[in-house]
Amino acid sequence: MAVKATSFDIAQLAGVSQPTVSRALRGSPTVSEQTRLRIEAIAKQLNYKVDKNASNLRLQETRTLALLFFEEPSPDDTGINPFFLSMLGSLTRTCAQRGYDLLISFQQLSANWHVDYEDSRKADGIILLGYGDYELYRAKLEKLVEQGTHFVRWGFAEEGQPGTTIGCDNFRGGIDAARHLLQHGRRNIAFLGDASSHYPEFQDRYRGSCEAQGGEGIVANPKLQIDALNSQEAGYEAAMHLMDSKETFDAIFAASDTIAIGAMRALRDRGLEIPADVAIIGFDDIPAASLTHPPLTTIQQDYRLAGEILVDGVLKQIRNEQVPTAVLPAKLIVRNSCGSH
Amino acid sequence: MAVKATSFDIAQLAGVSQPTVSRALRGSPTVSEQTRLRIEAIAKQLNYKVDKNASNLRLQETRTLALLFFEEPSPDDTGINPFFLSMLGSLTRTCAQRGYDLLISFQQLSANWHVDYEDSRKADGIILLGYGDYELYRAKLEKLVEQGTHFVRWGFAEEGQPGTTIGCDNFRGGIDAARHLLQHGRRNIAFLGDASSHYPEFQDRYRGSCEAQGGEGIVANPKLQIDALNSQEAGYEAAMHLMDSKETFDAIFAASDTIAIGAMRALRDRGLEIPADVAIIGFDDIPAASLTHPPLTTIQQDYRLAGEILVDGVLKQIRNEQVPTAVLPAKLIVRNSCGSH
DNA sequence: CAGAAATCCACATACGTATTCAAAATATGC
DNA sequence: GCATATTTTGAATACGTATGTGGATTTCTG
Repeated sequence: MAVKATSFDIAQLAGVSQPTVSRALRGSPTVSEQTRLRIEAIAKQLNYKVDKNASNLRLQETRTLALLFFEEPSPDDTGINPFFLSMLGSLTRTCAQRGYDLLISFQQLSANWHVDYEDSRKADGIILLGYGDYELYRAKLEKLVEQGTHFVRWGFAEEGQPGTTIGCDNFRGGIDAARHLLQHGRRNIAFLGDASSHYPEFQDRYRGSCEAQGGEGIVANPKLQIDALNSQEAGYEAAMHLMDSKETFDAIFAASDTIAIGAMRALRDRGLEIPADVAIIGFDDIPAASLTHPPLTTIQQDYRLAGEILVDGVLKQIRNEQVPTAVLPAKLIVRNSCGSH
Repeated sequence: MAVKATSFDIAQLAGVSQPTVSRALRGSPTVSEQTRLRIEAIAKQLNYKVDKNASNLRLQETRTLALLFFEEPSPDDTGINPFFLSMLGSLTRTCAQRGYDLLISFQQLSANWHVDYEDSRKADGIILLGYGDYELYRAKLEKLVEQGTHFVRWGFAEEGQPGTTIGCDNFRGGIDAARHLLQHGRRNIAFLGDASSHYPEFQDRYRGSCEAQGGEGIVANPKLQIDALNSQEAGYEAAMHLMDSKETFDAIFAASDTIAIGAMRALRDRGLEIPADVAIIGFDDIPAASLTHPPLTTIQQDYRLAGEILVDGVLKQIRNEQVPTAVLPAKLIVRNSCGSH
């Protein structure tokens, strides 16, 4: 392997100085067309690439963003939240379009990620993605703000939060989900998902559901709310728990598609028909939602738009522009798990 | 935001020179315990992090790997191959364990990715992931080898290929798939997937299938092989094409789960029962495979092991160790799409 | 054709770290 | 108490790039 060529090597071959090479390759107008072409030719021939480390050091920027995934609880391999995985494509593409590289990392929420990355100049900014105990988040977000780190978080967005958070309209999504069930004549809607303040997204979806039911004069039965974290197993367990409780229910609003999928399995295991006996609606519209049997009606989050807004949000912060907390619309996707459309 | 602290700042506060700070923080034994502790305390207090750019420049390494995804044909957002997405978790975790960062990027196979990343010192090595036209690959792989780039590719592994390729045993997987269908009494096995040399993985799976059939004295009907790229739509089209052809078939071996899912939809649209009328088996064992109706029997690739081997393979290359072409075992996962067990 | 303006380029330097080498400080042995 | 061995630190420097500044050459202008 030939040793890596530097701008000095090119300079020597071109009979100019190193700074001229640097300027020529960056397209500075102070270099004559003629020498520029000569330098470019040599650079190409030597397969020269600007050394990013040297360049970054000089320019004091990395043109790299860091994407931090959180998966808790499930530090093992059991799988990544499919919704975030969908977002990944959009994030990488947007980064590429903006001329940024993307560093990716899986983190435990409890770890020390908040002091790394930007401080060590691995990245100019950070995107945080993941559900998780909000109490664990808050302190670290405050620390990030205090350090002046550029970051944007995907999740529950509320005023007065440390830093910028971008999320979807969980409350309205919850309303839409419950309304859809109500329109199909369901009156006893169970909610599978943690509705504590530790999981504000889920809580918001639940609140939306209650609100919609209130609009019809229905008071949501609190016993129909069963805690569940975001996994198929949790969904399965929660549905089993629900069926064991002997409470009356004719519909399930699952806080996520993943939970819904687990719950559907539980219903089937107990011989309940979907949607005849129990209608079910999810949240996220992960790819698997269209494959379930019956296909899962759900609330879609626009992961494509989300990815763009997250990336552009961080880039704005890097340029010291204000980035307001944003709420993206959620959209009902009707399939067959609540009855024919 | 306080300006970033450097090793000089620490040196000044500690009353020592900058090199001493550097040595202390790297744990050099030539620094006395006492001064090391003092320096560490100050570093912590200033929230000091080593500047990776400066450090990398000095050390001439990045401790970063680049992961390049290829999705062709589908440069749009339609979705990332779920199997590779599964591998992503394993790759990032392994990288983290080995103390490396992971840079991720989606690429068009046709683009100029092969001259970037390592040359520009963004990464010490590259992992290539993705199906695609092998002819397009080959030239670029040769270029990479010529440049001395450290890289490992996931895909079809054969002797004499440029660079190191790690893949699963597609041929044996094909045999196992076909044998399973044969054991269920199927005698007319269609294959959905491109069997040209441009898609060697698929070709290998097809060859395995033919081999297994040959073992039973069956000559595979070439008209039952329908080209399909790796998408649900392609699977749907291919299955439609197959049914239109009026050839007799009682089983489908889909070159990937994604194709299988598309094909199942086509079969259902034409009123065919799975597995009663047509048995179907896929390849990959993507998460969605267990959700189809009926659940899809398939050949599992061990993405977890694959991720580890890929990362360790590149790291070995970086240490100038030989990395042999490796073939990972494939494993039959029996669900219900080929009949009971 | 002289002087000014414009063009093009080289010199010097900074980014922050890690290492080589030599020097200073301390400990050891007789 | 002095010479020697040992430990600990500092001065100098290199990694490769990008840019401010000023000098040289060319071109323009009257």
